[in-house]
Amino acid sequence: MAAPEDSSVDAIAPWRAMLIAHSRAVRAIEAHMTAEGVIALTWYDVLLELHGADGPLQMRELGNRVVLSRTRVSRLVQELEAHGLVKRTPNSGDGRSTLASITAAGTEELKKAAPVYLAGIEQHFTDHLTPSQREAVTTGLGRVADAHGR
Amino acid sequence: MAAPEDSSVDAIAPWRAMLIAHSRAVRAIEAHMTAEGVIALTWYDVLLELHGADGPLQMRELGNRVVLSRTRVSRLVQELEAHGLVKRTPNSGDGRSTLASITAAGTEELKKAAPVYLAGIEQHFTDHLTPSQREAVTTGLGRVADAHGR
DNA sequence: GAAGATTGACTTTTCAATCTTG
DNA sequence: CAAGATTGAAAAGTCAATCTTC
Repeated sequence: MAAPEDSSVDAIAPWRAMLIAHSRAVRAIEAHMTAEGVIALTWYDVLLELHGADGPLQMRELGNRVVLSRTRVSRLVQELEAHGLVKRTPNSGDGRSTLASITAAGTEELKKAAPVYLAGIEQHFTDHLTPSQREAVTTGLGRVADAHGR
Repeated sequence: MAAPEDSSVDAIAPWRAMLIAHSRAVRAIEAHMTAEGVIALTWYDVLLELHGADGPLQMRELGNRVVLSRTRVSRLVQELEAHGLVKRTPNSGDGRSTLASITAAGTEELKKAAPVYLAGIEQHFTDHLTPSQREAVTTGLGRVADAHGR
């Protein structure tokens, strides 16, 4: 427990807060989504990126946008394709890469899940923050994220 | 789906920022610790709680303090015990429960890891936040964590 | 030979059943 | 039968090859 009241506590406090808040909020939101019978969080994230992109996305690029490793994306997209929510097509410009795009069924599922996901985020996360805290979290943690480039 | 620039974006922005910052910072800190040859993050967290507690801790209580499930704690403590860093003893007061406490070797490892961990947090996380952002993250995300009781 | 992607073997984590004591 | 803890089976995720194309 880091010797009480020394300066390092100040560096640890925001970190611990994030660790715990993240873990609990993610759990709560996932449970919420499962209970409402919509797709899981990981699926949602992938579909959201594919939907937001203006066209098919290379696997590598998709991996960069979502918080997942390249291998994981590969597996996830396979799974999503098996469920008909995503389509994979060879890249005519570069034979090495694969392009992924969302299908109509995928968009359907995404639309069904979106309000549940949004409500979950608000209820389990954002609602507990004051407007100035939202701002600070967004810009501060945004800076942390950017610092790790990618 | 969250058409750009509507009010729901404000709810999502801090959430996305946390998701990405968390993922990248955890990865960076773990890599840092591995590179320096000290124990892993999960081990560290468990040892830290046991060290901070004023006496042996019930598995259930330990699970509550660390961000891990009860099953996970069970496995982790077994592993730590096998490495001699933690000791498990039956609870004389309640035959159902097990008590865990840190050993001298565990304290040793904890002390070796602490400066590396602290440096990692500062370098990969806290240093990117302004003082007021640290404060906002700590209290804001602290409120999120508390809201999910446990 | 390097980049993009996938696969197989492995580790980590969870879920549901189980065992034991209250 | 409820609470605490553990275990076995399964799922999720990662790492090191591998394959193909540039």
